[in-house]
Amino acid sequence: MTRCILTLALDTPLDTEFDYRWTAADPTAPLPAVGQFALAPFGRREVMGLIVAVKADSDVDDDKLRDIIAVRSQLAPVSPEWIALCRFASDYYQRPLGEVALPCVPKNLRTDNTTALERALKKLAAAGQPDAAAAAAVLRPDLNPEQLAAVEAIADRTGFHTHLLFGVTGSGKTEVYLHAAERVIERERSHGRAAQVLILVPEINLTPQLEANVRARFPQLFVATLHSQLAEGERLRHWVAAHQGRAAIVLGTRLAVLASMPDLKLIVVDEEHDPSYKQQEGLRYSARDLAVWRARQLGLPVVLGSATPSVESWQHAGSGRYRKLALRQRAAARAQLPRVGLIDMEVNKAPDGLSPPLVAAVRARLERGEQSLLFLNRRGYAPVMHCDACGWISNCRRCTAFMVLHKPERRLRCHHCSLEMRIPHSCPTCGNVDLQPLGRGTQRVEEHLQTLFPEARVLRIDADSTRKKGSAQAAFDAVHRGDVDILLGTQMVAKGHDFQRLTLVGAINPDTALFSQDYRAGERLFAQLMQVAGRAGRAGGEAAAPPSEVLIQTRYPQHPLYRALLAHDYEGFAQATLAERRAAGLPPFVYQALLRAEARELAAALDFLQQARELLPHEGITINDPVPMTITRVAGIERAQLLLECASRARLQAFLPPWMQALRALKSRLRWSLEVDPVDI
DNA sequence: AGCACGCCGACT
DNA sequence: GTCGGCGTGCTC
Repeated sequence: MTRCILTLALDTPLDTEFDYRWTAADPTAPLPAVGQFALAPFGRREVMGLIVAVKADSDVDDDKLRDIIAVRSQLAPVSPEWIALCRFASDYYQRPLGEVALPCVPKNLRTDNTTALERALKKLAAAGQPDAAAAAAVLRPDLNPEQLAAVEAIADRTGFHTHLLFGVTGSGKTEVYLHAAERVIERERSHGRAAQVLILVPEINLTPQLEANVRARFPQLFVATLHSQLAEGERLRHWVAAHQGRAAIVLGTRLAVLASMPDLKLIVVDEEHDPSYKQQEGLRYSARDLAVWRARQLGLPVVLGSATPSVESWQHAGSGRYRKLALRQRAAARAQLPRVGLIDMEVNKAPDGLSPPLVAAVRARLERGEQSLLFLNRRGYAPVMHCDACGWISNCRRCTAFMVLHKPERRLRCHHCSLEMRIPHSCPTCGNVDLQPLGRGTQRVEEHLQTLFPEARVLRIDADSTRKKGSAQAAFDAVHRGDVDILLGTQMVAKGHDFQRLTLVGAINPDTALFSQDYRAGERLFAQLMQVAGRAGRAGGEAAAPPSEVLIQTRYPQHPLYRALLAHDYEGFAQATLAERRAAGLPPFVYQALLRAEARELAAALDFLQQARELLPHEGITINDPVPMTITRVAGIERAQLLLECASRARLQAFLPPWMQALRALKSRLRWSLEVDPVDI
């Protein structure tokens, strides 16, 4: 047969698949196969689609059918399992299949121009088959008994198991991943089979050390990296290497969970609690949850590693659904836990945000030639400007938010809609020329530190100071070289980097997260403080050196979160958090979905949600009142949401498809979207 | 989502 | 007279 119909899944929000006519250029050409990619005309554009069916004829009228432009026959089809994974994500998150399957495929594959693809293919073929045996020649650190037990539990058994690898910073989780990967690869090899390992990390540019470790450990293997910042050519080459099974290791961010890997044998999710595993726009998937699903589908082990696991994972470990592998010993002898201290801000008045004990601790580091890291999760100079005379505050005119003062740039900036203006020289309502900055951001603390320690080299790292590409890396390099005495930053400084000369970590104002509307804020704060504390604690070098110090400024020194932190007691914190969640009927004891609506008028959004609420019977599912979002207006658009809760995931999942269909049938002109397992409510 | 077509206001 | 505002409608 030289002609047939191909059904394509396309990257559009339309919930349909599209049929096309295919005719062979020459009669000996093989028929296209399900799992191959094909270029097709779509409206006025040409788009790449995934072939999900090959059939003799179509239900669509013949005059509507158009011709396929080209099939990417250079590439083997993706596996049926890969399509099934995408289909699962499509069903679970209520988005069309094409929106799942296509975005993770490199753009160069998605145009009519095949030169980039052919170049990639040639380059890979020239590299030849990598030599797995050579990996064994590389020296590696010995494992302690706990690590060894973990490696054996992960690698020496077949079938699907989810392992929660629980170990504080410095307990050697990375060694466990690498040894497990090595064992799995060698075991498969000894049976004459190929093996691939997928390692997911939260943000690849913030964890260069793990990438360096992996490459150093497997110098003879193709280590493919997949993340959004990769240049197009590299991205294509690495995607193809994974797809062909040439890349034995694929290291990537959340999008890599959808890499095509025909010989996948082990999945690792590092820092599994990290919020960046959750995609926050478009298809709002959780890469961690998909990793577990993929492992189960393929009957593989999956390792979720963290010093502060998500309470969802902790709950599963407690119930026996996940196997808990604890690393309680510090793997490196010099790695001591830092001493955590609280600074009571009721007693220690600090008009400039830095209390006398914290200032003294920084000064002591300066005198000893050691480094300090100060953590403040608020960028800018001050979160708001205020007029003492009339009470005016710097509200954004497009958002329900303040304009933040950015002093070096001499501007007010809204962090939600990026509206900017020059700092007004006088109050817009009463003309008072003495406008006051209220509160403190990193820029203001930086200024204050420079006054306090004029001789010290202070470096600020936040989204503003690292706008330029590569500037974040340059900043971290400066800290590693010892060119910085005091490092000041937002959560950007919390991840990945271990600074050898760093012996003090100070949290300037963590209390704001304690009473947040978001019930996960506490969990995030705990993880963040543990993580930022982990940046120190490895310094000193000699075992005799005094432990590093973590100082937390708080007005609530008795708060259970801080008490748990003092005792390095994640388990106690997780237990208490789970008890609260159970009592309050929150995840993981209930499953949620969130319908959001946006409109010019808030009433329109609320009306739509109210309609949605009454659309279908929903026995066993609680649909709450529609409510405006915390930041109701962003860029002039009013936003509201409707929360669905259900004790049964299956029941909620069964309700969503007919509900979505009914919602679409409303043909409402406003924008709306559904999020399954929402993270911030 | 794109990207058209389509019908009413201020400008080279 | 046209450029362009975004309402509505379609994409095999």
